[in-house]
Amino acid sequence: MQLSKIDMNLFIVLDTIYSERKLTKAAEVLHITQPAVSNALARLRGHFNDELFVRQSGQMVPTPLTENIIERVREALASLQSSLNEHDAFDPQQSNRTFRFSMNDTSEAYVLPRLMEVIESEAPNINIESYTIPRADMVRAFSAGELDFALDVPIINHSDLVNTPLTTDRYVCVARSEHPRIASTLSLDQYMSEAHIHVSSRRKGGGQIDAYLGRLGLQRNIKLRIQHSRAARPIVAKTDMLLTIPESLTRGTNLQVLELPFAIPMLDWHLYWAERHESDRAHQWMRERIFDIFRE
DNA sequence: CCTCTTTGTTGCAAAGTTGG
DNA sequence: CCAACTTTGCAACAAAGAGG
Repeated sequence: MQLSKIDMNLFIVLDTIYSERKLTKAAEVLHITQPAVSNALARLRGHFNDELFVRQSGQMVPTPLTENIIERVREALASLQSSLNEHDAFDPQQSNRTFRFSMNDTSEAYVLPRLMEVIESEAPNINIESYTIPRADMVRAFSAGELDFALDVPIINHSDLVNTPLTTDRYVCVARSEHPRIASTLSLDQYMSEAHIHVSSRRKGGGQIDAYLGRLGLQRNIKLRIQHSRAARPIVAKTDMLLTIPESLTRGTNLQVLELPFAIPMLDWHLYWAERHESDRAHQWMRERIFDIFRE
């Protein structure tokens, strides 16, 4: 049986008869005449090839088949109803939605403490899931509905995705304060002769820095490749290795923060979401909360 | 592309049927 | 016998097809 072959209103009638147990009462609730309900029931009986309700001591009692399907029918109706409400309102106090984010460790560390604080007070039943989705898989994940938001640099271009800038950061280099060869300034020669830590969630491939140096015909010595920038800082503190990271990540450390000896474009962080969620009130609410965090 | 016809669906009122 | 459900016939309507 194809869904297109059945009048969806019949499911509403089924649900109402189930609730009221009387066709006359169901008709009143539905604002149609009793024969219309009877007719609808007849059509439902045809579709399901089952009596669905049998008369028993003045009541229309559901058959086992009706009992088997009623819960799914009601869930489906509720789901359809909520899709209609999508444009109407979103009550953060009531919502029990789950929002899924793709973030790296840096954005998690920056966004989640502030976001969860807001959620705890304004939207107690909302859940958050965060995991890193590779860029190559991002568009697919959005269109499959596996993802609500992603935080990334403006590198993904697709007509199904919307993105907006959140913040701008600049790269700096950090070294330990007792570094034997570096103090307060950094020359290109020094930068190129020291060993580096490269942070990337990928297994291989350079970052923005390496791409830029490559254009100058240079290649730095990457001695350590790790996934998380927060893990890199203690390593810098104990070794002579250099680490090139966004300036915002250097706060609260007692490392030397050095200007890079070359000009490199600013690091822009963007928030991505699927075009079809543009007018979703829940999404709009969440976007505003994230924008708030970056306005601070 | 427009108009007319055909066909099928829906809901109504009224009449018929059924169970207690 | 009454209340409640079912059936019947009708009118309105929409969609699809036919014809100019």
